[in-house]
Order: sequence, then structure tokens, then C-alpha cells
Amino acid sequence: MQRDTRQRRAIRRAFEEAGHPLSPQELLDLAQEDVKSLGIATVYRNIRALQEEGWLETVELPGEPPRYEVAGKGHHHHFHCRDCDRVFEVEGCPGNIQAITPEGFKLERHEFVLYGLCEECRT
Amino acid sequence: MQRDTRQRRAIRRAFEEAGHPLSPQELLDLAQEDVKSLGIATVYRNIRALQEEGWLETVELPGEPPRYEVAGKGHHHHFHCRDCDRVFEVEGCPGNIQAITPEGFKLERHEFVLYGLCEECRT
DNA sequence: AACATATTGGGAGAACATAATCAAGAAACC
DNA sequence: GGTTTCTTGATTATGTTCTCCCAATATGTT
Repeated sequence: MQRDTRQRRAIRRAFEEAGHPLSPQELLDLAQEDVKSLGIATVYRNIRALQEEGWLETVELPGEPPRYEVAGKGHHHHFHCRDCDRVFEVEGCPGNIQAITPEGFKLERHEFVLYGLCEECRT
Repeated sequence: MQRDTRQRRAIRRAFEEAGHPLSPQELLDLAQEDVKSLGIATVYRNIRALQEEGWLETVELPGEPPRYEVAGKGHHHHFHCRDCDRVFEVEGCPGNIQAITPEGFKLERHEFVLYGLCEECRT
């Protein structure tokens, strides 16, 4: 059976407290505040386990290794800060996507990525 | 000075005839129709040269290695076919992007990626 | 507390994309 | 045509991300 370890708790907590998608390295850094001995292998292992469990979802952005976020948030997009490199959630969705889909193509889903400076880095 | 080689001609021609972004491997396959001995190292070398020259631009899509397309096309987005894995250009741009940008964030640019089936794969 | 076993940490290593190396070949110029 | 030197092709190396392995450790159970 699945055990409730300090490491797994720290990892889950990091996601909940961060409130935005985390890369494995970001996750390691945050979770190490709870469990300083945490290793990167454990991070990857738990990311996989939490994904299979349906608790985590993958966030893929152009030219970036995957990040992960807590699942079940409903349709949203992401904002990537070019300064601090963090990714934030964006509510809502711009207008008529079907309208720009090429003739004859079947649109199934879409991703939208905003770039710029987050509130903190803007100053 | 820069020499005009069969390989370089084949690579340029592949981009022009394809009319959509190419991965290094796709480029190799296409350009080998002209120059069967073409090697992957030459492909990467010429991609870099053509980029520095401003003739090529990088197209980054989520979770994918970069593709490249002929530069100077003006603002557009991309459609990724889940079946044939090819990427196509999409004209136009959906509505009000600033409207969904989080409070206090500075929006500088955006990417938009459509997914589904291209005309050929739809059948 | 003692046991059974899931989990961890750290290092080795697989997988992938791309860059460096270098001898051989091919453009450009005389 | 001969020479110079840029370019190529094949191989090897590199960087990155992620997985595997295994002895040591921690958890849940009795």
C-alpha cells in the first residue's frame, strides 16, 4: 500500500502553497524547506505517482521542460514571466478560436501562452 | 565567404516547398530527396547559419523540440496535427488577449497553439 | 517493540537533441 | 587546371532531463 511519507507530504504541500505550476527543480527547492534531505529522484518518482493518481497534471510550455500543477482546475491558460521564469495561471480564454482554424481542419483543443513580466518583476 | 553548396540549396528549397515549419528530422528527410548523402550534422549547421542570417525563425511548441520556418511572415500561430505530427500555419489571432491578462502583469507577447487533425488526417 | 515491505537518496546510466572534431570533398578564384 | 579554404559527413562528445539500481531508512501493522 501507499505510504504517507514526510517527502510526499512536503511535495504535496509545495504544490498547494505555490498555487502555480512547478518544475521538478522548483518543486525540489520548495519541498526541501520541509525535508532538507529530499533528493531529486524522489521528486520525479512522486511527480509520476501523483500524476497516475490524478492529483497532478502536466503543463507543457514552448521550449521548456514540463511543469506540473494540481489537477481539476477547469479550463485555463498560463503566463510565463521572462524575468523570474515562473508560470502563473490565467483565467478565461480569448474569443473565437474556431474562426481562425484553417479550412478543413478539425480543432480538438488549444493552448494559449502569455509572456511578459509578472506583478513582482514588473517594478 | 559563404559558399553556395548543393546541400544548402536543398535545405532552403525544402523550407520553401514545405510551406510549414519543419523539425531538423523532417528537414533532413525532405532535403535528402535532393541530396541523398546529406547528413544530420549539416542540417543542424545550416539551420543555425540560416537563423543567424535572419532567413529562418524558430517555432517552439509545447513539449516538442523546435521547428523552423522561413522568417518574415508576420504575426501568426500554429496548428499541430496529432496524427501526422506536422505543424501548420494559422492566420489571424483570437480576440482580446489583454482582457485575460492577470491584474498587474505586463503582457509582452503571446503564443497560441491549436491541436487536432489536419485536412489530410481528418479522413 | 518487532516485522514486513514501501520508500528514500545518491550515483550511475539511458535517452534525446544538438555541438564539436577532423579528414575528405567541393566551391570559388587565380 | 590548380590552389585555397569553406563545407560536408561520420563519429564522438556534450548537455539535459529523467529513470534505474540498491543499500539504508522509515512507515504501517501486528
